[in-house]
Amino acid sequence: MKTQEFSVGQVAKRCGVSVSALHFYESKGLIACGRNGGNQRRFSPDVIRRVAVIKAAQKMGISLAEIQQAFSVLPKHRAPDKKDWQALSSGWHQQLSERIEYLQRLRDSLTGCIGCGCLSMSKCPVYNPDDKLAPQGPGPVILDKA
Amino acid sequence: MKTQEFSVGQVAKRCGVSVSALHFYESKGLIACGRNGGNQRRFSPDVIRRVAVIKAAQKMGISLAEIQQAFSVLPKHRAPDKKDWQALSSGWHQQLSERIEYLQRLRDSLTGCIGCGCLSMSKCPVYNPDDKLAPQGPGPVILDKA
DNA sequence: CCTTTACCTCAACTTAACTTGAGGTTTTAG
DNA sequence: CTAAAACCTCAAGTTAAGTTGAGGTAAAGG
Repeated sequence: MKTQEFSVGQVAKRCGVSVSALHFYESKGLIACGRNGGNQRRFSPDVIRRVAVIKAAQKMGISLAEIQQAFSVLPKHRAPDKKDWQALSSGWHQQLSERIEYLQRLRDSLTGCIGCGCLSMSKCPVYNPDDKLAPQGPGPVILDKA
Repeated sequence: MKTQEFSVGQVAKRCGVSVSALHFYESKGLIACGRNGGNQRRFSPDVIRRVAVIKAAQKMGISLAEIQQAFSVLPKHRAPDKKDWQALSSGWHQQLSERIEYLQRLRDSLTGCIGCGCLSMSKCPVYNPDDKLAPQGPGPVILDKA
């Protein structure tokens, strides 16, 4: 194997994801790779970072579809550099801040609202958070569940 | 229809959920109701609050299974009162606070980490948040770059 | 050389939280 | 009284993000 090429198993191990997940990401166009003579996947090192970013984004509650969207602005024919990744992450930073603020509002109204009588009233932020940051009901707030 | 009984359609409208969702919640044991002479569901008013709590909890990222768990401590044969709901919500308040803190840590490391070279390092909180609040399975055994 | 891993593809299964549809009944409004 | 609207049950479909398994090939090690 050439010096800087990884098999799917190696990438899986280094990234802490399963081989099948990598297959899946590839099928979704989130990662790419070449093949060796025996038709086995060979990944360049920057796939490691890509997978890391995928995982980080997922922890923020970002879906694979959105991640794919975001990745689409990365350079297609050279390895992304710091600037590329930073541009990407700054958008998510914003999103994440909004989500945090939304959850804070929710939390701050929680005890009062569930405990009080206002829950069925249209003014209550717990009951009725028609939140611009959370159009159609807040995006799925994905808790990292065991 | 008796003074304080609601049809499924009325509950749906008041709570902003679909009729099918209410059927679904009933099937999961999250809400209960009686039937009228024609076998149609009749809900007592406190189901409104229950549904409101379900929706609020979902916005916090709590699953229906967990909500059901939490509901199981509510009094079975009287309408829950403020104390009951408050006890319930205080546990969630705690959970939500932890979730918020986790996301804050994630956010605060985000720009630096995705943009910098540390992403594949085992110290990076974005890449490797072995966070008890984010129990993503057993530690991914991340090897630092060879 | 031979055997054990690792890898390949493709299809089907999984869970959560619902939605949609079919086929039939009950209520309500005019 | 009748027609529309609301309701009923039960089965099957939907989406996300993978996992699992079958049947077969490639690579690695002793």
